[in-house]
Amino acid sequence: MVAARTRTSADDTPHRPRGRPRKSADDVDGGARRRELMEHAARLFLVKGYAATTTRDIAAAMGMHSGSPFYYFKSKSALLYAVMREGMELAAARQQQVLQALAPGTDARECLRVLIRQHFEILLGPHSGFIPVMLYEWRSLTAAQRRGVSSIKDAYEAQWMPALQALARAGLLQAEPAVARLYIFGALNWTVQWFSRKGPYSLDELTEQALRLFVCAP
Amino acid sequence: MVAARTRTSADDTPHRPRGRPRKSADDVDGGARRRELMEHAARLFLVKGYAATTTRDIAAAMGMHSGSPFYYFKSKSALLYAVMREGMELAAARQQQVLQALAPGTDARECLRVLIRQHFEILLGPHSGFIPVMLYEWRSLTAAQRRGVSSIKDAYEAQWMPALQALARAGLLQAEPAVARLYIFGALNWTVQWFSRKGPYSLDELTEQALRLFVCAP
DNA sequence: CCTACCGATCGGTAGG
DNA sequence: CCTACCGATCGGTAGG
Repeated sequence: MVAARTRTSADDTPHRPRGRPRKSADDVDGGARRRELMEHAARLFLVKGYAATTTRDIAAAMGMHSGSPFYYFKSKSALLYAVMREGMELAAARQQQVLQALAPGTDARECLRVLIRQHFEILLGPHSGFIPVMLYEWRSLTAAQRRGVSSIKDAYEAQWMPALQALARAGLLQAEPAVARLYIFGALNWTVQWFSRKGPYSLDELTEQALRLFVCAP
Repeated sequence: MVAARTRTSADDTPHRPRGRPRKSADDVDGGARRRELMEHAARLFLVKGYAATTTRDIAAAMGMHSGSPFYYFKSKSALLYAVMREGMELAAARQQQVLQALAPGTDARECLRVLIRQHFEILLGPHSGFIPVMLYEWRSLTAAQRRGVSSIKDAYEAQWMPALQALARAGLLQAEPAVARLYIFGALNWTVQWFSRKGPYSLDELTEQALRLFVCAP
């Protein structure tokens, strides 16, 4: 049994707001409840894996009953997709912002530093969670869902290439930029497996170490 | 229905060998059937994930009936553990071999090359499969199982440190060896996500590119 | 969102 | 290894 939730209205009107009925649950409450559901789901997907997480686990984490998540998402699969899709959209938007905030003519090494630091924020920062799920649950998506996330993901990754190519031309990056990009993303993405906020390194320090590993001293 | 398996003996003796009964199924057939089961399971675990793979999927891949895998492994979880454990034992043994085969006084860069090349063989080579499962299904193990695999895994990873420390002393590795090791394993392990034997790079070429990315030109 | 429920599936087992 | 089976669980839904 689940503890009864406090009624927000003291009278005996029904729970649903009056007026014309909503077409979907997307924007009830500005979508805040929906997002809360995604955050709990993402945390569980990361710890236990998507397939091993039940919709009942998610409902319980929300203090809901077992059928209620389906009021917000039409299926468990749609919930996973929403987590990845919105996670990737946010990551791409943030990356766009930091790149545009760079002074014109910023050198490639500094540009890569900013990209790495921002990537760590997305992966390991206080409001992270969606992208790590994407990295480790890719196989749980249907083919159509993968296409939907790939388009954003490809654009995100492509934005790293100019900096890598410039470093290669300057002789500061010894590997081919295309392969270097794959290795670098691997190294950074893997931090999800071992990074701890209680560990010896801050995200700034990790950024510095990564830069030293991949790019020759100028 | 499942196609009947060809009888290996032409007479009408029972399938089970005569003589004293076995305590376990481990060494019937020299364990060949058991290993076959592990290989099919590993392939399915990698494609679909452990939790999404049913013991019926595995049985079907073997041409067995649904209850039969439990003749060889007492549970689905024990099967996963066997895959990871034996995979890690094999990897550690192979790594030990190639290190011992090195001529005394081999320089650190060459030593790292050999370690990377061997790691690729384990991850991506023709007889691979067990270690990739370990990398992506760690969370599906119980705490006790994790300890059992960790002991071998830690020894495997520790063998990379002397080469990294020597490179750092020589000024060819700019990052701290402990962090460099984590990044390098991340970069290499991530290849499981994108490497294809039909792609443009051979394992030798990938080894060379990795070395150039991590280690400064001598 | 809750209530009450269903059909399907899953890991595992007893006995041979 | 197969046969025949069970208890538990799971994603999802109709109706309010």
